[in-house]
Amino acid sequence: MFKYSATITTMASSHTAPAGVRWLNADEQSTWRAFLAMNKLIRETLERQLQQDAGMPMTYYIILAMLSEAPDRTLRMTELAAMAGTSQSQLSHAATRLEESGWIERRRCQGDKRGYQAVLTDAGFAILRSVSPSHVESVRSVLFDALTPQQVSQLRAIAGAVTNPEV
Amino acid sequence: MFKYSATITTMASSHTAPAGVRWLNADEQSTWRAFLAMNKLIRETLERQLQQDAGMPMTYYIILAMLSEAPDRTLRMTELAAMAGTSQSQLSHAATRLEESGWIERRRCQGDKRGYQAVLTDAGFAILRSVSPSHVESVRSVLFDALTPQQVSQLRAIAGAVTNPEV
DNA sequence: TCAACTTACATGAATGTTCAAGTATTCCGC
DNA sequence: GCGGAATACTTGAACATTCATGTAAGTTGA
Repeated sequence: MFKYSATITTMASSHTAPAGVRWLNADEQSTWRAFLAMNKLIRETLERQLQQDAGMPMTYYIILAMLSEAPDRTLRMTELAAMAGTSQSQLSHAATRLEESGWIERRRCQGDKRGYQAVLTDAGFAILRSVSPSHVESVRSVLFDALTPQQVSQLRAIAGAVTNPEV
Repeated sequence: MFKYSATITTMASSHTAPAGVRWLNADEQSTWRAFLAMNKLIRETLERQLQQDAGMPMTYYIILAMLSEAPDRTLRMTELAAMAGTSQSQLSHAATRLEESGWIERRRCQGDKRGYQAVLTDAGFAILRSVSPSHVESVRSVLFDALTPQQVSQLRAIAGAVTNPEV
């Protein structure tokens, strides 16, 4: 079982702990530990499944998926990076790999010769199509199957609050 | 804003979608997207903070933290790996680095000459002590500050359900 | 219209993680 | 007490990510 030490977020022994820090209380502490364990489990599950079934990391899968939805399965690199939530550099490296695998192509932009358009190839779409069922199944079994409908909406609210804090 | 394509988990266009797959419905879909975005935000925030303040990734920080709690700040590699939630291989590589940095030492086990004990050095404890306040502050600001007390306990329950499914 | 700035990407080095072997020990059954 | 399996770790190659930097093309203002 994954355990995330008190030292990190509570620094329990008072004589060794820096003062004036808002350490986590017991509830927050156990929540934090559980949260980390959950993330670790989910990430590893999906990452492994995709690696097995498609030989690519989740990041690359998301990149392909984004392209698959775009008009003409085409996006400019910068837009693609924004949608997939990657840095430009990361996307650039990924695109090199994905191009080697024959799943995307890069074409120079017409109007703007600095830019490139990434296009999902048929092979790229095919791999996506073949892998997505097991991917969804993994997402289901590792996350949704464990939750009640209530918890699903709670989780959505929580995630929304974190990514879009009120203050 | 991070968007996680419908293609991956719903394969919306029915004429291109493999049949017989339990795709995610709209609620699950948006929950999943929000969940990924939340994780990404939290992980990147903490990873960056630790890298800045201590020059180490979160994994290494957790390893040190585990050691800091152990009796004599000492653990066998296998135990340490289990506690930190890393593979043996990962821990071995990490230990090499951490030893280079002077934050841990490795000693042969007495009874069992196959094994090694990892010991947190004073320097290791010092770095932990100096970094933990800002780490906790990051955890607070990126997660707990955004949540109500109710949501905190909901999150704990959700994480518990995922890591310890009933079925 | 030309120099300075910015934008769009690419590239390379450094680092972390995973996977597959490899090397000592120790354990176990006969 | 000996041969085979299991255990405890290490190591190296392959690959992904990040950070800093480089290059080419657009944009802007005097």
